Amino acid sequence: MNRGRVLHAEWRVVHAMKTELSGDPIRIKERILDVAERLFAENGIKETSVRAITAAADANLAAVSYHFGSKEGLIRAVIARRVDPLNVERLSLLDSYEAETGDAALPLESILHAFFAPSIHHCLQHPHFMRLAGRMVSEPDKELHRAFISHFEKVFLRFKGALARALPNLPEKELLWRMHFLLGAMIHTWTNHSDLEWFSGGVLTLTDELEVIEKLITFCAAGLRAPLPAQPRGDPNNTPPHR
Amino acid sequence: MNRGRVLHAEWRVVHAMKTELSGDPIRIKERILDVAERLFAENGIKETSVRAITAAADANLAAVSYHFGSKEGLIRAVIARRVDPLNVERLSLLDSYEAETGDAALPLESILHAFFAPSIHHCLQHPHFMRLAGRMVSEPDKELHRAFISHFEKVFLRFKGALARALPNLPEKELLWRMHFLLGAMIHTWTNHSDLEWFSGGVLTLTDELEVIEKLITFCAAGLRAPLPAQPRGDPNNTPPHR
DNA sequence: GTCTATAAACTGATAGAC
DNA sequence: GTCTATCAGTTTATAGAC
Repeated sequence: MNRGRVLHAEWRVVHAMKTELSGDPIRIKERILDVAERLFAENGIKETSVRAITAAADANLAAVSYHFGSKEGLIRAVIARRVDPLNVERLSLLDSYEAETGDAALPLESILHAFFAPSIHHCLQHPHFMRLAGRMVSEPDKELHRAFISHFEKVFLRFKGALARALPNLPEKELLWRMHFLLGAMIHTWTNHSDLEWFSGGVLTLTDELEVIEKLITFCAAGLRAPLPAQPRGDPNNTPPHR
Repeated sequence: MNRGRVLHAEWRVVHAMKTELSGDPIRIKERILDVAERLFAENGIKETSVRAITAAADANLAAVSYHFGSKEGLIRAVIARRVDPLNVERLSLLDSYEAETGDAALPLESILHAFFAPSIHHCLQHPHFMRLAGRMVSEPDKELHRAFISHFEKVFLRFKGALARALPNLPEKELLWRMHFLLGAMIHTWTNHSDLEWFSGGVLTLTDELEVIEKLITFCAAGLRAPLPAQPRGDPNNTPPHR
């Protein structure tokens, strides 16, 4: 009748012993996450099969279903593992800069440093993940895309506020466009280490984290501070084309 | 013996008549390209099956193999169809601006206009393609990625030269970094119409092409003109971290 | 928690009739 | 140039033994 249950109880003892003995019992979940992160980044999400992941992680095919429910569950876990700590870093950097400055508006460069530095740091520490993250920004699967960018909503609003205070004369619409461009510059840096070297004939590399952060801050601070275009007579909401 | 051949000859006559009569005989190739462009952009390349394309294009499954050799052949055809005309536009715009100016160095804004305007114009005319193009920049398949960016090599070098003449005091390495960021801002605009509206709470839309071009030029021109960071004593190749 | 075996569906490509 | 039929290989997910 309930012979299966008895057998299962027996097996649990055996399994506990095996777990005790083998070197990497619980780490299998982490191993799968590591391998999935790398393969998703190198070959794409859709083009990476669960089979390839479990094989490379020295796990069984069924392990993904067991630990993450499905392939999509694994994808979400891969992202959540790194993206939240990264945003916590950003916010706490901004917090500490604001604490230093007191009531005065924060210099643009400090805000940008708090925003850029953690992700550029991650580009060297977890290059696979940042490539994947960059690709998630233009991910065609709407559910997955939404799930990804929803992690950034709070950070975006916080930094938008800080930038608005540092640039009191910049209209909101103008600020939003400039933040859009700034995000593009940053995200492109996440993904495109390879083109960087190819286009530049080997002049540029993403090896010196502090250098990249400084270049990015210089470029974007200047872009944010760009003078407003002269308003055309008549329609203050419209801007004239170039020449 | 060669009865098949005779039958084939007979069929050719029938087919020619059918082709004459039906409204869209040769256009099937174009229809497949149109549908593939849209589906690749909306759902991704790997996630779009040849079956889905031919069904939506009202063509037979075998049509892709016949006209493009393989799915990869179709992908390359989708890209080549639009990317080359776009780059021709860029170069001829730059040509015409240089002809106007004569020997004097071109204003930064004119160079950027020649570079940005055609692709932003395409964002409204062929939004599907530009989304796809933006995703090709971080395409994981190396062959496909190379095939894509190779279309831009000539354009890149031409504009790099123009920018170097307009910014004679900017070291090459600095110029290359700034071009990298500028590319990021542009490409992010290709792909992310949706996030734009989401993040901005509906304030930003990609409906006024001239507005976007102007914003992009203003931001990037200021970034390119940013003063060089003070050189640290000792190592002139290294730059100090922020604060 | 791990494994094998297998289901059920889908993929790109092609041979051969018309 | 178009079509049907089919091959051979994938894919994710799961049932059931251990």
